[in-house]
Amino acid sequence: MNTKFDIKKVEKISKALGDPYRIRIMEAIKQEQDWMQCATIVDMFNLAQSTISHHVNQLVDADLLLTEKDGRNAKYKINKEVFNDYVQFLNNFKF
Amino acid sequence: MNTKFDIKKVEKISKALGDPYRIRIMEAIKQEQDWMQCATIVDMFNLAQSTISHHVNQLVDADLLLTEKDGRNAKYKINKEVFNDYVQFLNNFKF
DNA sequence: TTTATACATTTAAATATTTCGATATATTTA
DNA sequence: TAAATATATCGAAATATTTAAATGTATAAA
Repeated sequence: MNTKFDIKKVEKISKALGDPYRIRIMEAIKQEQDWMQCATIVDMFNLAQSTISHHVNQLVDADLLLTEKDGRNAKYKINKEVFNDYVQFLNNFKF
Repeated sequence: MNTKFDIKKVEKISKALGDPYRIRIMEAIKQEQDWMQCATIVDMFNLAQSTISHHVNQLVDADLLLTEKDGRNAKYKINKEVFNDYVQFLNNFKF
């Protein structure tokens, strides 16, 4: 893939994964076969809607989540390609 | 490889990798065949020795680095097992 | 075409992280 | 034993992140 995968990108992705709520959001979306609705995520946690919005935005900004608008609803799914690139970067440390 | 790999562990590792200096420290140590001396890392960056110590400690705390004392010197190397576990966790997002 | 719904954005407070200088500790060397 | 060296820890300032209330915006329903 053509993601420019430099230190900044690694930093951004790592930071995005460096919060327990955001990890749990990712895991919840992972369970879904396809897209997960924003409202479902909001219902899932005892956090203000604005806080969830903020967390989800960080995941989208780091390209860990893909998003689409569906009328007035927003939906999210895992961006598998970016995970692939990130894992590839980390694999270098294993050898 | 019996690391208890829960959300807290993922959070800690991700946070540790969420800083450009720490990523560069990891990459520098990766280059070494074996251990890297603490002093080498300190010389490598334009940061106070105490700041480097702090960063390296976060990497050690997250188990990303293994450390040993060698007289009055400290040395570090990559903990490949933990990378393996972390990558394994992340791989779940790819499928 | 008003009203309700779903999300995003702004603002501000609380909390956490980064950074460095000063100091402490532990080890080696003179 | 004293001085020098290597690293760690402490305390404080600067900066960044987290969180939520309030508000804004776009869409759907009545």
